[in-house]
Amino acid sequence: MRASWADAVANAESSAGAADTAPRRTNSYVPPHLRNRPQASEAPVVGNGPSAARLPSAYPPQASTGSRWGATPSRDLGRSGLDGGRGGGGWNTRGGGWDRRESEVNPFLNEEETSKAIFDVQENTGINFDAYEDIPVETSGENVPPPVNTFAEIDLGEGLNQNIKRCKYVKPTPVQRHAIPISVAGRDLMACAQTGSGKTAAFCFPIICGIMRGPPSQRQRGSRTVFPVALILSPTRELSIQIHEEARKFSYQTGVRAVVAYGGAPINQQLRDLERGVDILVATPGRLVDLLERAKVSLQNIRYLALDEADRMLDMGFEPQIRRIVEQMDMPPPGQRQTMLFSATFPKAIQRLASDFLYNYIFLAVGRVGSSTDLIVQRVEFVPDSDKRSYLMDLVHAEKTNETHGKQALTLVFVETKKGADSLEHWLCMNGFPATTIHGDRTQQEREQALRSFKSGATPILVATDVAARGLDIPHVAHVINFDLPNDIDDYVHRIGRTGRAGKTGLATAFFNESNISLAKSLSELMQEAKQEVPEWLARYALARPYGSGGGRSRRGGGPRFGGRDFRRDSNYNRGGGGSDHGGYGGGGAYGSSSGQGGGHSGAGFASAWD
DNA sequence: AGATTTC
Repeated sequence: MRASWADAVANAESSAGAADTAPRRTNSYVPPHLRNRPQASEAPVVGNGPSAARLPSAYPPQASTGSRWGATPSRDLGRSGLDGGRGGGGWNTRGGGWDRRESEVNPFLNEEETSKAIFDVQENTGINFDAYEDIPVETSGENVPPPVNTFAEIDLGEGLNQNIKRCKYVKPTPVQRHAIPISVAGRDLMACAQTGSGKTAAFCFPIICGIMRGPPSQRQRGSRTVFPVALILSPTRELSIQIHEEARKFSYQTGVRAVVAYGGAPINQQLRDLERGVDILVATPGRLVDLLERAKVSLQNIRYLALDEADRMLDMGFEPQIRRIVEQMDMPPPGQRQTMLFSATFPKAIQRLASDFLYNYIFLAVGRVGSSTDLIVQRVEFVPDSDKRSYLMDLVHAEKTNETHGKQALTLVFVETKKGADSLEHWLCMNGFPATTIHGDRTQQEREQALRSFKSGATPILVATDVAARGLDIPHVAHVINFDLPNDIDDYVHRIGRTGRAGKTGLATAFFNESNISLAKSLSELMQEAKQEVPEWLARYALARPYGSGGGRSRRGGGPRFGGRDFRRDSNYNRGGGGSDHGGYGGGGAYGSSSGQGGGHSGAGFASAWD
């Protein structure tokens, strides 16, 4: 019999009070930082003095205060991580040093009635969790904290929990179940999860939680420099805007402040926002470099670094800027900050690059790396360039009558070039189809207006370059059309991922012709993996071009069926004598062996579909 | 080659 979420919460809470003397808890993983927490009277001294703020080398705090810092890289992981899941004696939710919780009502106590309502609504409006069953999960790295089944299993803090409820998140998505415990335990993380599966929350929750637990943010008098403690970078302005909107929801009334900075918009407003205080800075790389050069922002207090679309950020076009920000400014080095890399795709070569930014990290793959979800119906049609517009006309005509929830279904059309986008938009409008366009030649105002107009349905067709390929969460996109296919299969994965989000289904149509032959093999393989019907002519192209891999960033070298792969597992990856970046926590068996995980985690009747 | 990323 399955226990409901509310039951589980109630159980966890009711036993928590007596748990001081109860060494064995079988149904909850206790993250290392929650064990043996100091008493509230042990006031944190960490980072409160200006000296601590000025000296990156003093960070992270030493052992006496380190346990206050829930999500800093914990030096004692090697020890306490080993008994994780066995429920060490230190479980102490109530007494442990989190003053603001003491007088407040436990947010989960009256969950019983409200959760039912949420569950009822969920099937219509929330994430369709059935869609994520049987998803393969792979983790590697040392002492991997086990996944949770509920948000309640992790002590994220009351303010954050309330916001999770306000967002109507009933239970964590698969990537959240695995990634959040890892990050809350202070570990670096490289996470791959399918498009639309909830990655933003997966890195925002641990950041917000860690900030709430940490010392108050520093303001240095006599200086207009600000010192954020978390930095979230993304490759496009609109994605940074979106992440900031999410982060603001999650941090509402928690005292944690998120600010966004991106190019193409007046810098003065952003400077004013920053000067009002910033804990979490969400930014695009260019504008951040500008702010750093003007000394408006210092990164010396950064404890959390998250790269969204991380493979893109470390791609040729961005890598120098990212290295500059992460390695050549005043940011604490790996091991003295916590680094989280997220994407749906992660080519091996980029993984190798990325390890420069990480310390003893855990690799997590939920679903196949670079795979699309099978919620998206993928079609490929052979369409010569000269016929594309007439084919497009057929498709948008069919879509015109497609409504869901009284909302006009939205169609997102990807093209290769900025000029091509303008031209196609114009042609669609001329032919009676309200369309708009988003690309890098438009002003930022125009770009944001286009996105708004598309989301609202005022112009239910959006013609876009790859600026809109990644990360943007646009509800009601029913159809993604690859009018021009990208050269890289990973870009294709991200593009079609604009539909079929949060467990909903979607449709993706691609126009394929001779100029896309290099994509044939990878596209054919991807469609097979996603259980899509591969046209016979495409399979022939794939066979004729067995080495074509879609643009040189291939991730499939005839590899295994389950493609969630940590490049460190490749035989040619040499761990290098005693490698300082991997040996840190000394000794201790791998967590994944049967000892820890089963013992600590399987008690309460949670049938775990993914473990 | 093209797309993204400051002024």
